[in-house]
Amino acid sequence: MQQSLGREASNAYGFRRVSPQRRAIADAALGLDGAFTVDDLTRNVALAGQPAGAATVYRAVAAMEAAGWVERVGERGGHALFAHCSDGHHHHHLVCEGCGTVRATACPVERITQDSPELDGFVVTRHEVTLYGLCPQCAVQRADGA
Amino acid sequence: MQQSLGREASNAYGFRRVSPQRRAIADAALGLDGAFTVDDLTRNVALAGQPAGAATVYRAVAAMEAAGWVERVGERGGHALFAHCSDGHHHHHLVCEGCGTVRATACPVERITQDSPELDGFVVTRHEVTLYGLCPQCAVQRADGA
DNA sequence: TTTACTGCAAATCCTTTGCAGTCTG
DNA sequence: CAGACTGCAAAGGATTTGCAGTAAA
Repeated sequence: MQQSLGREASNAYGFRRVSPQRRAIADAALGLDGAFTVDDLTRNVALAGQPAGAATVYRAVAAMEAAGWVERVGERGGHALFAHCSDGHHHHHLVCEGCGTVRATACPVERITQDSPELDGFVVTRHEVTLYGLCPQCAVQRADGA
Repeated sequence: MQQSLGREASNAYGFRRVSPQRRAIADAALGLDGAFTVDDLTRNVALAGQPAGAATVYRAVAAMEAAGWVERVGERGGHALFAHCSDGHHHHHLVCEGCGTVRATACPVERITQDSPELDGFVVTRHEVTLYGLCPQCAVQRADGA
């Protein structure tokens, strides 16, 4: 596992200095195995007994995003949605619209951004992909008419 | 063709009543074969001689989106990006980072959201994809060292 | 005539930024 | 100590909404 961070004394999470707030924020981000908004994080750290101001959370998230620990994966009701990136390799996210859980998945685009005849000369250098749907549990519940 | 709209007298574009502004807005949306922001639309209709207020454009876009004539395809510099849906078929956009041109392309995700073992039970119901890169012209220019 | 659409301005809302103080390294 | 981080409050910027007037059907 490339990401045992979180308990190390310093420079973890991509921060230069680790304050209690940032530790709580990072832990919340790593803990919430789904996608989260800045608001979720703010609420979470408050519940964890280490409240942090909105600006602080935004700044911490920006730092983690810059460091590659989290990634913006879309939005939910006007709020930016982030997700914790399990490791450095290129991947995308499966966002369950039932329970909000987010799972990583291999990049489905790489396979076709190289040779697609439709691209017709267009050189793809970057892409954004987010898949929404239902995780197995939610899919079953829905099928059951829950 | 499912979308000969635009010249019909009324109820076209998904509007209940067609004002000059809305006609201009819809024409601009259909005309810009790439993606556009509300701002692009506003500027465009003004140039076309039929200026419309921001609120009007937002409302018109919302109406067109509700009617399925346009679709939100992402964002560009903090502005929501929309694209005219040429017809009912599913597609995505190629955004050239050289000249800003946007082209539609067949959905590259469909091929793998059906049978991917990585999905492992996750049912993909919706996805957002935007490919960024260089269109043929820009790619050539860059190769030339332009 | 009915009521959808317009436009301005005010209001929202998420996110960013300025600043002075605090705390990590 | 140096300078990163915090928090408050104000700023910023896109989008929405209220309302009275205009015009499409």
